[in-house]
Amino acid sequence: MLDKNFNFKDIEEKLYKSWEDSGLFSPAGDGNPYTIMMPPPNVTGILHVGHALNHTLQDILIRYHRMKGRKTLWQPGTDHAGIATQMMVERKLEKDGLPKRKEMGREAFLEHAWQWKEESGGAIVGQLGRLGTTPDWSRERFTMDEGLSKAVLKAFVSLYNDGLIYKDNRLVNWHPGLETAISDLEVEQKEQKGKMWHIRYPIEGETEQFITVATTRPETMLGDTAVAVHPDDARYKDVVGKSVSLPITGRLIPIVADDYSDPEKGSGAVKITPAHDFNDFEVGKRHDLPMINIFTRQAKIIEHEDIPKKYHGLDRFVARKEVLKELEELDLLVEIENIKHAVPYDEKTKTVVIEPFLTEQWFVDTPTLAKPAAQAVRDGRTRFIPQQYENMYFQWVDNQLPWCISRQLWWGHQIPAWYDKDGKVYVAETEEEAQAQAGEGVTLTRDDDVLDTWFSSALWAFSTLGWPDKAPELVQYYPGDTLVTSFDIITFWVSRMMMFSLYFMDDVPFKDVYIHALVRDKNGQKMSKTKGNVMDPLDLIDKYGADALRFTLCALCSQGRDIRLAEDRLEGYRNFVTKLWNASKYAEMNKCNFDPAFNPATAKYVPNQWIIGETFKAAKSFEKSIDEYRFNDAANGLYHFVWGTFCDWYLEFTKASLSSEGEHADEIRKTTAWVLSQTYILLNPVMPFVTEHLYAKRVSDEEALITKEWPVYDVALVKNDSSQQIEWIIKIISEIRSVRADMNVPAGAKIPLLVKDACENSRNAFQNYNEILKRMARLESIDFTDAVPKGALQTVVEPVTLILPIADIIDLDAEKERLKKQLSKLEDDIQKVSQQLENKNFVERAPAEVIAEKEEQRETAKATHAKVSAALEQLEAA
RNA sequence: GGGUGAUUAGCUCAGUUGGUAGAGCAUUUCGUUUACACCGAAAGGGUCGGCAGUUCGAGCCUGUCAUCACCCACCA
Repeated sequence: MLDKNFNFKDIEEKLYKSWEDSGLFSPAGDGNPYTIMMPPPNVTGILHVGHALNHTLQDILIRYHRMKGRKTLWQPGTDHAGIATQMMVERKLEKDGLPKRKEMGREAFLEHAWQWKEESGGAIVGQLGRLGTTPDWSRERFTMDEGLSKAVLKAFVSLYNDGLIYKDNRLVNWHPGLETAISDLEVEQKEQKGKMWHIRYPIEGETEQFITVATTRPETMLGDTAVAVHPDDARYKDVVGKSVSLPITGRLIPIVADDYSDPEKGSGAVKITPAHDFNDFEVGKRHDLPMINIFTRQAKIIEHEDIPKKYHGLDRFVARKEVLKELEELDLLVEIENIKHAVPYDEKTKTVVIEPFLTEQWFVDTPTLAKPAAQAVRDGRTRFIPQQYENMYFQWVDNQLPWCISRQLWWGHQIPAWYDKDGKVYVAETEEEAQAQAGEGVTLTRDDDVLDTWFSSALWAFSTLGWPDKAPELVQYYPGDTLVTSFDIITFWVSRMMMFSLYFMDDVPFKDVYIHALVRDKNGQKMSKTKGNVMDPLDLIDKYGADALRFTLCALCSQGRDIRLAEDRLEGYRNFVTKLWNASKYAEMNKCNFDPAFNPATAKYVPNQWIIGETFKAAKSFEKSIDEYRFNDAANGLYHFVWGTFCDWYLEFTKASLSSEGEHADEIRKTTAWVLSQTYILLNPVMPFVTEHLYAKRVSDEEALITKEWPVYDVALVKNDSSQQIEWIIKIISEIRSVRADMNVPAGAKIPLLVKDACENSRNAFQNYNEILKRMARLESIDFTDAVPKGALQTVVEPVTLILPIADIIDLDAEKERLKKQLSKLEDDIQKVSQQLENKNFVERAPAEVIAEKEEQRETAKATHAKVSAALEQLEAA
């Protein structure tokens, strides 16, 4: 016996373990491979709703294709998350009262980091299992494991040898807190209030002549090496070539003419600090200006001979105040303007202001690599779903700047480059090879830096399959089929995987990129810890079950729109799980047991034929929806089939036959069990736990649904005559119910029904479904008639008129009103359609079937109108 | 500044070649007919953001405006 409710808490864990122990998640069979590369969550990560959505969708695709006979590989793993992990380990050291990172040194720190990774890293992997997902955990990888590290070395060396990785001294985005370079993408501009200070610089050799510049970062003036004006700016024609005396430092710097300066902005003159501003850097290069770096790695003022001693060692923001104070004393600060402007912050903590900083770093020549990556999408070899995200992709890959890949961190892949004492670089996969390049006896020192985490992530699509070895998995599973991810990672990851995959594998990494929504809270706010609106998927699973969470996410996942997740949605879909459970319980109580010998094509009873046909339609529509990545349609279609069609209509239709053991009882039992068995299969990709459990209890426990074959139906299961018949009966029942409720007929009252104008078909239908109609419409009797008794309630369902002779219990005036309302609605309809049909243009240009349809509409409406007005007349005469 | 998306019932959202607007939740009324009150039956509720255009016909196509969200770039 099934329990009162589905106890998901007891069942989920047990089931999951049994699946995993049976090795069902690994690729099996000899079908056409289907591959999904799991976006590797950070080892530092904890499960959030975004992961839940991402993994639910991947699991639905994987389970569906696995059942369809594909040899599925869902390749899982985690990412070492350079910055995040290093920060986390540093925090832990502090908490444990251990020496700081720099005090203990690189080797000791890395030991701690690995220990942390082994002990508490990857907790997220265990959490993911709670969702019931089926990646091949036996193939789980880590971006810093041995194989992937080998791939990274190989990739770096090849790119270097091909001239696509190089070292360069240029401005990078510098994180003064972590003391490392970061990439452009890791910088987030934040709009905030600030000040624009206008400063005048005295022109050398002139008395009381100044040139005014403006800046939001006055401390950088200590590193100014020029003032630029526009070459065509008449105001400054005479001063170009002269110098200004840079206040505070007393250095002489030239006034240069450069297009960069915009005469419309400010005074038209702009200070040039090549070492601390990206635009100024370019100006500096054009005019061969010196580049004076004024900051240490912590963004404190450096000890420099041109900078007065009192500034040495000051933090950048303290220095700003001091510089302003001094300028004011010198009477050079002429204006302070309040403005709003964008300030660069690090995208992780959003608290540290990023500083453009002149250093030597490693770069990948992404402008070159991006070209084939863009072309592959233009050629349709990889497509984005929804397609609009291709624009975002193009915008990024078509405007590539070199990618700074070196990080001054310790946790990560150390760059395989060695230097001799003269600084000459040797790049090789091993120290031995580097030594061989350098020659015997040369002392080599390895580059301290590590690679950007995304460098190894960019190799994920093939490094996890054994590259650079010629692994059989590479041949079999590359390229992957679908990448499921969210839009915010297109630039970080998707585009870089495209670039590296095309370069190393000469083929795209995946055919489809499905971009899903962001999950927001019920008010449309991004979930964040500081806002306190985070929904923990584990809590939701505890409360509603994994199936309910999965179904909810799937049902809300329409293309190109964010998801607002509210708990009442989860409640609703938890109820759906219960509904399916109760329907199964009903089947069990009524001995509707699954019969493997039952062939649905042989069903004789029309309601059975109908529900079997509906099952076919539901399955087809689910398949189509999943194939088109329309997850919401897939979920909602099955929801309506199970609840709205099967439970609300079919089970109610057949109840009477079952309890009276009518002539169709046996076939009904088999059909009921068959339809349920099919819903378990169809719903399994979305709701694996409850369906697996019910399948085992009610159908067969010999085979897990995970590896059950997806049903293939014969289209002959759809019998249009049966569908029409049942749909008409449903209409009759609905109409009677509606009229009864409208006229306040007590719900419990059983009333007689008279049917007028019944043709042979409808007469037969009323006879065949007599019991069903009586039960579902609460009727006492059904008879045919030509005469309408006085004061009866009438309603039309073409071609018949339904008569409820209950004058004594209804309000006749209310009934008259109801009929009048109906008539005026019909008149509106007739008029609207007639107008169209009388329009010459319409008749001439509209397709024939549209016209025929309109004509039929009009005829039907007219016929109904005649009958309803006859009913009204009778009522008024009475 | 460049770009993308959104605007449909009280709320959250569907609406796939243009053919008289749908769901879930919420609301109201009725209902314990032994699967299910995490239920059943029924009802109310929308000039599909504004304006203009194309078309026999527009929620859907075109233009424009408004509001909101996001992406990229820049800011002396």
